Amino acid sequence: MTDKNVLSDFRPNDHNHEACIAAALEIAAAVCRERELRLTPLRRRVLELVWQQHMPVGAYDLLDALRGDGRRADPPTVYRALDFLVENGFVHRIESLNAYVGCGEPEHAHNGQFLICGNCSRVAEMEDPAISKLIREKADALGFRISQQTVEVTGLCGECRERAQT
Amino acid sequence: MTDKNVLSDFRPNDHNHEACIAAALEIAAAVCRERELRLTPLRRRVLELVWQQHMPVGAYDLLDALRGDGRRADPPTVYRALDFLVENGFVHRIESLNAYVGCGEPEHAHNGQFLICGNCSRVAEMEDPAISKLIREKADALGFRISQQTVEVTGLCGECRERAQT
DNA sequence: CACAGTAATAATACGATATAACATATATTT
DNA sequence: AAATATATGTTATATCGTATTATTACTGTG
Repeated sequence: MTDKNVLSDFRPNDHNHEACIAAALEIAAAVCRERELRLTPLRRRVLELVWQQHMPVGAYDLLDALRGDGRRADPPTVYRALDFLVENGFVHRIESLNAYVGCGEPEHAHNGQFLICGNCSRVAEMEDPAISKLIREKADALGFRISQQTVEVTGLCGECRERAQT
Repeated sequence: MTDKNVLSDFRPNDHNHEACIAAALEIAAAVCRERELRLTPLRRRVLELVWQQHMPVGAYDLLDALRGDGRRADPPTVYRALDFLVENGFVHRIESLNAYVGCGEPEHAHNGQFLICGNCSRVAEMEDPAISKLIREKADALGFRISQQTVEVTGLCGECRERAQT
Protein backbone atom coordinates (compact mmCIF):
# COMPACT_ATOMS: atom_id res chain seq x y z
CA MET A 1 0.00 0.00 0.00
CA THR A 2 1.40 3.33 -1.00
CA ASP A 3 -1.00 5.20 1.23
CA LYS A 4 -2.79 4.31 4.39
CA ASN A 5 -6.04 5.73 3.01
CA VAL A 6 -6.13 3.09 0.32
CA LEU A 7 -8.39 0.26 1.39
CA SER A 8 -7.60 -1.82 -1.65
CA ASP A 9 -5.26 -1.00 -4.45
CA PHE A 10 -5.42 -2.29 -8.01
CA ARG A 11 -4.65 -5.97 -7.58
CA PRO A 12 -1.64 -7.27 -9.42
CA ASN A 13 -2.51 -10.23 -11.58
CA ASP A 14 -0.12 -12.49 -9.72
CA HIS A 15 -1.52 -12.28 -6.22
CA ASN A 16 -2.84 -15.33 -4.42
CA HIS A 17 -6.43 -14.95 -5.37
CA GLU A 18 -7.77 -18.02 -3.60
CA ALA A 19 -6.34 -16.76 -0.34
CA CYS A 20 -7.76 -13.36 -0.96
CA ILE A 21 -11.29 -14.73 -1.45
CA ALA A 22 -10.93 -16.99 1.58
CA ALA A 23 -9.82 -14.08 3.74
CA ALA A 24 -12.80 -11.98 2.69
CA LEU A 25 -15.20 -14.80 3.49
CA GLU A 26 -13.62 -15.36 6.84
CA ILE A 27 -13.82 -11.71 7.81
CA ALA A 28 -17.44 -11.64 6.72
CA ALA A 29 -18.21 -14.69 8.82
CA ALA A 30 -16.55 -13.12 11.85
CA VAL A 31 -18.34 -9.81 11.43
CA CYS A 32 -21.68 -11.57 11.04
CA ARG A 33 -21.08 -13.65 14.15
CA GLU A 34 -20.27 -10.55 16.12
CA ARG A 35 -23.25 -8.55 14.88
CA GLU A 36 -25.64 -11.48 14.89
CA LEU A 37 -26.22 -11.23 11.17
CA ARG A 38 -27.02 -14.33 9.22
CA LEU A 39 -24.51 -15.15 6.55
CA THR A 40 -26.70 -17.76 4.93
CA PRO A 41 -25.31 -20.13 2.28
CA LEU A 42 -26.84 -18.02 -0.49
CA ARG A 43 -25.42 -14.76 0.82
CA ARG A 44 -22.08 -16.37 1.39
CA ARG A 45 -22.05 -17.75 -2.11
CA VAL A 46 -22.94 -14.40 -3.66
CA LEU A 47 -20.19 -12.74 -1.66
CA GLU A 48 -17.76 -15.37 -2.86
CA LEU A 49 -18.83 -14.80 -6.47
CA VAL A 50 -18.36 -11.07 -6.12
CA TRP A 51 -14.88 -11.61 -4.74
CA GLN A 52 -13.91 -13.90 -7.58
CA GLN A 53 -13.32 -10.76 -9.59
CA HIS A 54 -11.36 -7.73 -8.50
CA MET A 55 -13.67 -5.75 -10.64
CA PRO A 56 -17.30 -4.75 -10.50
CA VAL A 57 -19.72 -7.57 -11.21
CA GLY A 58 -23.26 -7.07 -12.48
CA ALA A 59 -26.24 -8.64 -10.75
CA TYR A 60 -27.04 -10.72 -13.81
CA ASP A 61 -23.53 -12.12 -14.02
CA LEU A 62 -24.02 -13.31 -10.46
CA LEU A 63 -27.36 -14.72 -11.43
CA ASP A 64 -25.78 -16.73 -14.25
CA ALA A 65 -23.11 -17.96 -11.88
CA LEU A 66 -25.73 -19.11 -9.38
CA ARG A 67 -27.51 -20.96 -12.14
CA GLY A 68 -24.15 -22.47 -13.05
CA ASP A 69 -24.15 -23.95 -9.55
CA GLY A 70 -27.14 -25.94 -10.63
CA ARG A 71 -29.58 -24.06 -8.49
CA ARG A 72 -32.52 -22.21 -9.85
CA ALA A 73 -32.17 -18.46 -9.38
CA ASP A 74 -34.16 -15.41 -10.32
CA PRO A 75 -33.40 -11.71 -10.04
CA PRO A 76 -34.92 -11.14 -6.60
CA THR A 77 -32.71 -13.87 -5.21
CA VAL A 78 -29.51 -12.13 -6.13
CA TYR A 79 -30.78 -8.63 -5.43
CA ARG A 80 -31.84 -9.55 -1.93
CA ALA A 81 -28.50 -11.12 -1.23
CA LEU A 82 -26.77 -8.03 -2.62
CA ASP A 83 -28.98 -5.76 -0.53
CA PHE A 84 -27.87 -7.61 2.57
CA LEU A 85 -24.22 -7.49 1.57
CA VAL A 86 -24.31 -3.81 0.65
CA GLU A 87 -26.29 -2.81 3.70
CA ASN A 88 -23.79 -4.46 5.96
CA GLY A 89 -20.74 -3.20 4.14
CA PHE A 90 -19.46 -6.46 2.65
CA VAL A 91 -19.76 -5.15 -0.86
CA HIS A 92 -20.09 -1.70 -2.37
CA ARG A 93 -22.32 -0.76 -5.22
CA ILE A 94 -20.67 1.22 -8.00
CA GLU A 95 -23.38 3.58 -9.16
CA SER A 96 -21.74 4.60 -12.39
CA LEU A 97 -21.55 0.95 -13.49
CA ASN A 98 -24.61 -0.57 -11.86
CA ALA A 99 -22.29 -3.19 -10.47
CA TYR A 100 -20.79 -4.48 -7.26
CA VAL A 101 -17.32 -4.97 -5.74
CA GLY A 102 -16.18 -6.65 -2.58
CA CYS A 103 -15.05 -4.50 0.32
CA GLY A 104 -11.95 -5.62 2.14
CA GLU A 105 -12.75 -3.80 5.36
CA PRO A 106 -16.36 -4.35 6.34
CA GLU A 107 -15.53 -4.06 10.02
CA HIS A 108 -16.16 -0.32 10.07
CA ALA A 109 -18.93 1.36 8.13
CA HIS A 110 -17.82 3.74 5.42
CA ASN A 111 -18.54 5.04 1.94
CA GLY A 112 -15.51 4.27 -0.10
CA GLN A 113 -14.11 6.42 -2.85
CA PHE A 114 -13.49 4.47 -6.00
CA LEU A 115 -11.01 4.65 -8.82
CA ILE A 116 -12.28 2.69 -11.79
CA CYS A 117 -9.97 1.83 -14.67
CA GLY A 118 -11.79 2.26 -17.95
CA ASN A 119 -9.41 -0.12 -19.66
CA CYS A 120 -8.93 -3.14 -17.40
CA SER A 121 -12.04 -2.48 -15.26
CA ARG A 122 -10.19 -3.05 -12.04
CA VAL A 123 -11.17 -0.91 -9.09
CA ALA A 124 -9.25 0.60 -6.20
CA GLU A 125 -11.00 1.71 -3.06
CA MET A 126 -9.81 4.64 -1.00
CA GLU A 127 -11.21 6.08 2.16
CA ASP A 128 -9.67 9.45 2.52
CA PRO A 129 -11.15 11.35 5.46
CA ALA A 130 -9.96 14.65 3.99
CA ILE A 131 -12.18 14.15 0.94
CA SER A 132 -15.27 13.19 2.91
CA LYS A 133 -14.66 16.00 5.37
CA LEU A 134 -14.39 18.61 2.66
CA ILE A 135 -17.57 17.38 1.02
CA ARG A 136 -19.34 17.38 4.35
CA GLU A 137 -18.25 20.95 5.09
CA LYS A 138 -19.43 22.22 1.74
CA ALA A 139 -22.76 20.48 2.16
CA ASP A 140 -23.13 21.88 5.68
CA ALA A 141 -22.54 25.37 4.37
CA LEU A 142 -25.61 24.91 2.17
CA GLY A 143 -27.69 23.53 5.02
CA PHE A 144 -27.62 20.08 3.49
CA ARG A 145 -27.57 17.04 5.75
CA ILE A 146 -25.65 14.21 4.15
CA SER A 147 -26.76 10.63 4.37
CA GLN A 148 -24.46 9.18 1.74
CA GLN A 149 -21.47 10.21 -0.32
CA THR A 150 -20.78 8.69 -3.71
CA VAL A 151 -17.33 9.35 -5.12
CA GLU A 152 -16.43 7.45 -8.25
CA VAL A 153 -13.55 8.36 -10.48
CA THR A 154 -12.98 6.88 -13.88
CA GLY A 155 -9.73 6.95 -15.80
CA LEU A 156 -6.67 4.79 -16.36
CA CYS A 157 -4.84 2.86 -13.70
CA GLY A 158 -1.05 3.03 -13.57
CA GLU A 159 -0.46 -0.19 -15.44
CA CYS A 160 -2.85 0.61 -18.25
CA ARG A 161 -1.53 4.13 -18.51
CA GLU A 162 2.04 2.90 -18.99
CA ARG A 163 0.91 0.34 -21.49
CA ALA A 164 -0.98 3.00 -23.45
CA GLN A 165 2.11 5.18 -23.76
CA THR A 166 3.58 3.22 -26.65
CA MET B 1 -25.80 32.30 -3.87
CA THR B 2 -24.28 31.64 -0.49
CA ASP B 3 -21.00 30.49 -1.94
CA LYS B 4 -19.22 31.20 -5.16
CA ASN B 5 -18.58 27.49 -5.70
CA VAL B 6 -22.29 26.81 -5.96
CA LEU B 7 -23.29 26.68 -9.60
CA SER B 8 -26.93 26.22 -8.81
CA ASP B 9 -28.56 26.11 -5.43
CA PHE B 10 -31.83 24.39 -4.52
CA ARG B 11 -34.37 26.46 -6.41
CA PRO B 12 -37.04 28.16 -4.35
CA ASN B 13 -40.49 27.31 -5.60
CA ASP B 14 -41.33 30.92 -6.32
CA HIS B 15 -38.63 31.78 -8.84
CA ASN B 16 -39.48 32.84 -12.36
CA HIS B 17 -39.21 29.49 -13.97
CA GLU B 18 -40.06 30.51 -17.51
CA ALA B 19 -37.25 33.03 -17.48
CA CYS B 20 -34.92 30.46 -16.09
CA ILE B 21 -35.66 27.98 -18.90
CA ALA B 22 -35.40 30.72 -21.49
CA ALA B 23 -32.02 31.80 -20.17
CA ALA B 24 -30.68 28.25 -20.29
CA LEU B 25 -31.81 27.84 -23.89
CA GLU B 26 -30.30 31.13 -24.87
CA ILE B 27 -26.95 30.30 -23.32
CA ALA B 28 -27.00 26.93 -25.04
CA ALA B 29 -27.74 28.56 -28.37
CA ALA B 30 -24.89 31.00 -27.91
CA VAL B 31 -22.42 28.29 -26.90
CA CYS B 32 -23.42 26.16 -29.86
CA ARG B 33 -23.01 29.06 -32.24
CA GLU B 34 -19.57 29.74 -30.91
CA ARG B 35 -18.42 26.12 -31.04
CA GLU B 36 -20.18 25.29 -34.27
CA LEU B 37 -22.32 22.67 -32.63
CA ARG B 38 -25.74 21.93 -34.00
CA LEU B 39 -28.51 22.63 -31.54
CA THR B 40 -31.17 20.96 -33.66
CA PRO B 41 -34.87 21.32 -32.83
CA LEU B 42 -34.86 17.89 -31.21
CA ARG B 43 -31.85 18.62 -29.04
CA ARG B 44 -33.20 22.00 -28.15
CA ARG B 45 -36.54 20.50 -27.20
CA VAL B 46 -34.95 17.84 -25.02
CA LEU B 47 -32.85 20.48 -23.28
CA GLU B 48 -35.99 22.51 -22.69
CA LEU B 49 -37.77 19.47 -21.24
CA VAL B 50 -34.86 18.77 -18.92
CA TRP B 51 -34.94 22.35 -17.70
CA GLN B 52 -38.64 22.27 -17.01
CA GLN B 53 -37.78 20.50 -13.78
CA HIS B 54 -35.16 21.57 -11.29
CA MET B 55 -34.73 17.94 -10.51
CA PRO B 56 -33.30 14.96 -12.32
CA VAL B 57 -35.45 13.69 -15.18
CA GLY B 58 -35.36 10.15 -16.50
CA ALA B 59 -34.88 9.36 -20.17
CA TYR B 60 -38.29 7.74 -20.40
CA ASP B 61 -40.01 10.76 -18.89
CA LEU B 62 -38.44 12.79 -21.66
CA LEU B 63 -39.60 10.21 -24.14
CA ASP B 64 -43.18 10.51 -22.91
CA ALA B 65 -42.95 14.28 -23.11
CA LEU B 66 -41.70 14.11 -26.71
CA ARG B 67 -44.60 11.85 -27.55
CA GLY B 68 -46.85 14.38 -25.86
CA ASP B 69 -45.64 16.84 -28.48
CA GLY B 70 -47.32 14.63 -31.03
CA ARG B 71 -44.11 13.35 -32.56
CA ARG B 72 -43.19 9.74 -32.65
CA ALA B 73 -40.19 9.00 -30.46
CA ASP B 74 -38.24 5.93 -29.45
CA PRO B 75 -35.48 5.41 -26.90
CA PRO B 76 -32.52 6.01 -29.23
CA THR B 77 -33.95 9.39 -30.15
CA VAL B 78 -33.84 10.69 -26.64
CA TYR B 79 -30.60 8.94 -25.70
CA ARG B 80 -28.83 10.42 -28.69
CA ALA B 81 -30.03 13.88 -27.82
CA LEU B 82 -28.95 13.34 -24.21
CA ASP B 83 -25.55 12.13 -25.34
CA PHE B 84 -25.05 15.33 -27.26
CA LEU B 85 -26.22 17.48 -24.38
CA VAL B 86 -24.11 15.67 -21.80
CA GLU B 87 -21.04 15.56 -24.00
CA ASN B 88 -21.17 19.29 -24.51
CA GLY B 89 -21.95 20.14 -20.92
CA PHE B 90 -25.55 21.36 -21.27
CA VAL B 91 -26.84 18.69 -18.96
CA HIS B 92 -25.25 16.44 -16.37
CA ARG B 93 -26.07 12.83 -15.82
CA ILE B 94 -26.72 11.81 -12.22
CA GLU B 95 -25.32 8.31 -12.03
CA SER B 96 -26.96 7.35 -8.78
CA LEU B 97 -30.39 8.12 -10.22
CA ASN B 98 -29.93 7.29 -13.89
CA ALA B 99 -31.31 10.70 -14.62
CA TYR B 100 -30.39 14.08 -16.02
CA VAL B 101 -30.34 17.71 -14.85
CA GLY B 102 -29.67 20.92 -16.68
CA CYS B 103 -26.37 22.70 -16.14
CA GLY B 104 -26.50 26.44 -15.73
CA GLU B 105 -22.92 27.04 -16.76
CA PRO B 106 -22.09 25.08 -19.88
CA GLU B 107 -19.59 27.71 -21.01
CA HIS B 108 -16.72 26.01 -19.25
CA ALA B 109 -16.30 22.26 -19.06
CA HIS B 110 -16.53 20.73 -15.61
CA ASN B 111 -17.75 17.76 -13.62
CA GLY B 112 -20.14 19.14 -11.09
CA GLN B 113 -20.57 17.89 -7.57
CA PHE B 114 -24.17 17.22 -6.73
CA LEU B 115 -26.28 17.42 -3.62
CA ILE B 116 -29.46 15.42 -4.10
CA CYS B 117 -32.35 15.80 -1.69
CA GLY B 118 -33.88 12.42 -0.98
CA ASN B 119 -37.14 14.04 0.02
CA CYS B 120 -37.98 16.71 -2.55
CA SER B 121 -35.59 15.38 -5.23
CA ARG B 122 -34.19 18.79 -5.99
CA VAL B 123 -30.53 19.01 -6.83
CA ALA B 124 -27.84 21.60 -6.16
CA GLU B 125 -24.69 21.69 -8.21
CA MET B 126 -21.38 22.76 -6.76
CA GLU B 127 -18.03 23.06 -8.39
CA ASP B 128 -15.56 23.25 -5.60
CA PRO B 129 -12.01 23.19 -6.93
CA ALA B 130 -10.71 22.09 -3.53
CA ILE B 131 -12.69 18.86 -3.74
CA SER B 132 -11.64 18.04 -7.29
CA LYS B 133 -8.07 18.94 -6.51
CA LEU B 134 -7.92 16.68 -3.50
CA ILE B 135 -9.39 13.80 -5.46
CA ARG B 136 -6.97 14.42 -8.27
CA GLU B 137 -4.01 14.42 -5.90
CA LYS B 138 -5.03 11.17 -4.27
CA ALA B 139 -5.52 9.56 -7.63
CA ASP B 140 -2.16 10.83 -8.83
CA ALA B 141 -0.49 9.31 -5.81
CA LEU B 142 -1.78 5.93 -7.00
CA GLY B 143 -0.63 6.51 -10.55
CA PHE B 144 -4.20 6.88 -11.72
CA ARG B 145 -5.02 9.25 -14.54
CA ILE B 146 -8.48 10.71 -14.11
CA SER B 147 -10.81 11.23 -16.99
CA GLN B 148 -13.96 11.89 -14.99
CA GLN B 149 -14.98 12.58 -11.43
CA THR B 150 -18.42 11.64 -10.15
CA VAL B 151 -19.36 13.18 -6.83
CA GLU B 152 -22.96 12.71 -5.77
CA VAL B 153 -24.19 13.29 -2.27
CA THR B 154 -27.61 12.27 -1.08
CA GLY B 155 -29.34 13.58 2.01
CA LEU B 156 -31.80 16.29 2.99
CA CYS B 157 -31.79 19.85 1.71
CA GLY B 158 -32.18 22.68 4.19
CA GLU B 159 -35.89 23.18 3.61
CA CYS B 160 -36.75 19.52 3.96
CA ARG B 161 -34.55 19.16 6.99
CA GLU B 162 -36.36 21.98 8.77
CA ARG B 163 -39.71 20.59 7.79
CA ALA B 164 -38.73 17.16 9.12
CA GLN B 165 -37.88 18.57 12.54
CA THR B 166 -41.49 18.77 13.67
C1' DC C 1 -44.85 -31.35 20.67
C1' DA C 2 -47.88 -27.82 18.40
C1' DC C 3 -48.05 -23.23 17.60
C1' DA C 4 -47.05 -18.48 16.40
C1' DG C 5 -43.70 -15.19 14.97
C1' DT C 6 -39.90 -13.93 12.23
C1' DA C 7 -36.46 -14.06 8.63
C1' DA C 8 -35.09 -15.96 4.43
C1' DT C 9 -35.95 -17.74 0.03
C1' DA C 10 -38.78 -19.13 -4.20
C1' DA C 11 -41.47 -17.91 -8.02
C1' DT C 12 -44.02 -15.08 -11.31
C1' DA C 13 -44.57 -11.12 -13.55
C1' DC C 14 -43.50 -6.78 -14.87
C1' DG C 15 -41.26 -2.06 -15.05
C1' DA C 16 -37.34 0.82 -16.07
C1' DT C 17 -33.08 1.84 -18.35
C1' DA C 18 -30.06 1.40 -22.35
C1' DT C 19 -27.94 -0.05 -26.81
C1' DA C 20 -27.19 -2.55 -31.40
C1' DA C 21 -28.04 -2.42 -36.07
C1' DC C 22 -29.72 -0.72 -40.05
C1' DA C 23 -32.60 2.58 -42.84
C1' DT C 24 -33.73 7.20 -44.06
C1' DA C 25 -33.49 12.10 -44.05
C1' DT C 26 -31.32 16.48 -43.62
C1' DA C 27 -27.45 19.68 -43.74
C1' DT C 28 -22.91 21.05 -45.49
C1' DT C 29 -19.33 21.07 -48.64
C1' DT C 30 -17.56 20.67 -53.15
C1' DA D 1 -26.38 18.78 -58.30
C1' DA D 2 -23.34 15.25 -56.32
C1' DA D 3 -20.77 13.78 -52.54
C1' DT D 4 -20.08 13.71 -47.82
C1' DA D 5 -21.07 14.02 -43.14
C1' DT D 6 -24.32 14.42 -39.58
C1' DA D 7 -28.69 13.58 -37.53
C1' DT D 8 -32.84 11.08 -36.99
C1' DG D 9 -36.22 7.16 -37.61
C1' DT D 10 -37.24 2.39 -36.77
C1' DT D 11 -37.18 -2.25 -35.03
C1' DA D 12 -35.58 -5.26 -31.93
C1' DT D 13 -33.35 -6.66 -27.92
C1' DA D 14 -30.20 -6.37 -23.99
C1' DT D 15 -29.61 -5.04 -19.31
C1' DC D 16 -30.96 -3.64 -14.76
C1' DG D 17 -34.36 -3.65 -11.06
C1' DT D 18 -38.84 -4.25 -8.23
C1' DA D 19 -43.68 -5.48 -6.74
C1' DT D 20 -46.13 -9.12 -5.21
C1' DT D 21 -47.43 -13.33 -3.39
C1' DA D 22 -46.25 -17.81 -1.68
C1' DT D 23 -43.43 -20.99 0.70
C1' DT D 24 -39.87 -22.72 3.67
C1' DA D 25 -36.72 -22.71 7.71
C1' DC D 26 -35.64 -21.32 11.91
C1' DT D 27 -36.72 -19.24 16.41
C1' DG D 28 -39.00 -19.15 20.98
C1' DT D 29 -43.23 -20.14 23.93
C1' DG D 30 -47.17 -22.62 26.11
